[in-house]
Amino acid sequence: MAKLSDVAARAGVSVSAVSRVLSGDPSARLSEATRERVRKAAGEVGYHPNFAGRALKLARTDVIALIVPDVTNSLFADLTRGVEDEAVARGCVMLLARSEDMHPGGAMFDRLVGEGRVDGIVLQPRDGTDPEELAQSVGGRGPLVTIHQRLPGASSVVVPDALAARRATEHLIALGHRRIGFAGGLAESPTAQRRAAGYAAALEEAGIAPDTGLVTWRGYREPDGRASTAELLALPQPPTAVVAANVNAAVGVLAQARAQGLAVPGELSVVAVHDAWTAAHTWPPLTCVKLPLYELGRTAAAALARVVDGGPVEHLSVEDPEPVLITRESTAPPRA
Amino acid sequence: MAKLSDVAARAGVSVSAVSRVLSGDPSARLSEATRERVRKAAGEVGYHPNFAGRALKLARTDVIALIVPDVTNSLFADLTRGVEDEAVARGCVMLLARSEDMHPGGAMFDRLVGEGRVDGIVLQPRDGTDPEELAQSVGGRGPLVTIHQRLPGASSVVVPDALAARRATEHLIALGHRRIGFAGGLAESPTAQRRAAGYAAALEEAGIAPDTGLVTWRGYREPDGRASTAELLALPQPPTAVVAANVNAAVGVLAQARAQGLAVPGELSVVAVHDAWTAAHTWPPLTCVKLPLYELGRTAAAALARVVDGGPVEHLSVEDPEPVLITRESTAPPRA
DNA sequence: GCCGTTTGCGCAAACGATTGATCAGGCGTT
DNA sequence: AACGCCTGATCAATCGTTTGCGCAAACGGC
Repeated sequence: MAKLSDVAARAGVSVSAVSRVLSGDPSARLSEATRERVRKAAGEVGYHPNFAGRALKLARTDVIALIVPDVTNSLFADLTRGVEDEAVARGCVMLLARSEDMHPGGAMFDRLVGEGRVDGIVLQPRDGTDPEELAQSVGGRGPLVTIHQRLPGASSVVVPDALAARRATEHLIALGHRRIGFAGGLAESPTAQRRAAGYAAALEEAGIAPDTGLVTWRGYREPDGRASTAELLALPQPPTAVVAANVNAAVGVLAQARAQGLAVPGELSVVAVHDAWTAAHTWPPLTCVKLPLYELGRTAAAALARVVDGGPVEHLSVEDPEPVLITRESTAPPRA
Repeated sequence: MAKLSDVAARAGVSVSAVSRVLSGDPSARLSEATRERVRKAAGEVGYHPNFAGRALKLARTDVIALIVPDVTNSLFADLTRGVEDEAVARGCVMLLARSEDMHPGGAMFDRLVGEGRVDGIVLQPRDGTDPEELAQSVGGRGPLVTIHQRLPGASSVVVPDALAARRATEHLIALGHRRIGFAGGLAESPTAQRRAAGYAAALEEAGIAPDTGLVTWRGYREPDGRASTAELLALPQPPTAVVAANVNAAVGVLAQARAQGLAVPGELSVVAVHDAWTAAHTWPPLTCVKLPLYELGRTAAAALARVVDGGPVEHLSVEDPEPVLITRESTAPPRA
């Protein structure tokens, strides 16, 4: 409510003096006595800079938007926290939005960056969206950083998906498994491709011949994990272990195994790439490879800040910390 | 990018004419020919009203904030969708924030309503926060609607918690259970109190004597459910069924039962108040009483809009649709 | 005592949209 | 021909901040 002029009147100085003091303008020549009076007056009237006035003048809002496929999916919890923490550290506010609402021709982008509500966007595209079409709708409409996936003309940040899947697979191999299935995301999904590559690399390194029948591409949701598992278990020689490309899919894997009367981990071991708090509450609790998603969020927000400030397009990979195996109870040596 | 003056220049009219045409001002006297020219020009240059300019002049942003304890908890999924849908329907944008960040003396409120970033706030207080302290920090700082809980001076919206708990308890009674435990939220939590009251009412109506030993007040999180269950199962006469005051707590109930080797629903039935997609993926899938949380969100957003427009403080309860029992696999008749 | 420099501060013009007040013609009436 | 009135459109002030520039007063050097 209180504005600059209120503070100015109370301190007996001009509006511009107040502005300079409060924004800490170093080039301002004002006596320490005046500065003190201004600060005191500002405190007394409870001054808060008006967002609209400031945004109008500066042509920037210090708001960034994070758009994820599903705000309320626990998979995005760490990412969200990372983006928000980085935003706050930079004096920004984070606006969270669902990419669900993004479809009709980029109306959401118009509304956010087109109207100048936000300085830029961190976007995790929904799995299976066509990059071409997305690039079309997003256009060069404003500063953009994508997550997990590149888009022409925008910065991007990824995590070491291949390495994570590799660690997961290695864990199973170390336990003695030789027939290992892969419950992957959609075949078009870049993350799913990378994770599949890591899975394949681990097998190859262990001298295990690849078997395309053991690799499925159903998707990242719970029913997709179920379908993958049904497919794998119907094989003449079903796997003794499964690498699930994501926690939600892994929950589906567990459900399907249970439905078919298979004991986990006794008759089927399950390990998931990704980690989320839900993984500790499944039955049995899921062994996971934790990806640095919090750091992904921070990195993405930082990258966006640089783009907003006119920096060049960058493509980053978060290598630190490395994906780490979190052993719970869903993996065990295969039955003799 | 394009502004009013660009459109005006292209259409050969004044800025004010453009503003009036585009905002559909009925009191404007402009020929249809001019209107058409303006609309055409606006389309050609891709005009979008600048958010800051508009907000500055109108002293409103058409942004509302939804503050929940944990953005990424699936419990809040329906609520979030409800608030957002209502906001969008009213031409607003929703800003999602964590109430986690709310603590230090209301800095978050200052940042949101104090700086005029949002027109108002829909707030679900974190469980266990002191209403007095919260009221203090929120003050009359701006339009506010609270969820599940009243705060002096603010509108509020609730759901029929008592009725939901009652339906859950009745379900167990109908199955033949007589010793029914209650795994509640914190004793200070208004929702927990209402749900406990509904539980008690159902017992009384069935002529079952209340037993305070069967009622626990640990909290709404997963470990709280575990603790409640451990407490209940340690009783000389443990219950054959449990009403969990919330899905997360119910997950803990399931975990503890499993840990103690109790079959669900064979030896212990579990029903939860609340519903979320996670409830369908537990083992066994949870029988729940679904509360109208989506409608709660819509109602809250609508109430906030009225407060923003200068309406009076209201206290609403969402009675439609009624809480409904969703039968899954965690409940069964007690063993003889 | 004069001049150049520094210090301390205020003036006023933006930023983009909205809106009450105003103005120029055209037309009908007296 | 003088007058008022309606139509169609513009003028100009306003919202609250920021910032380049200007203007005094004080100060130091000669």
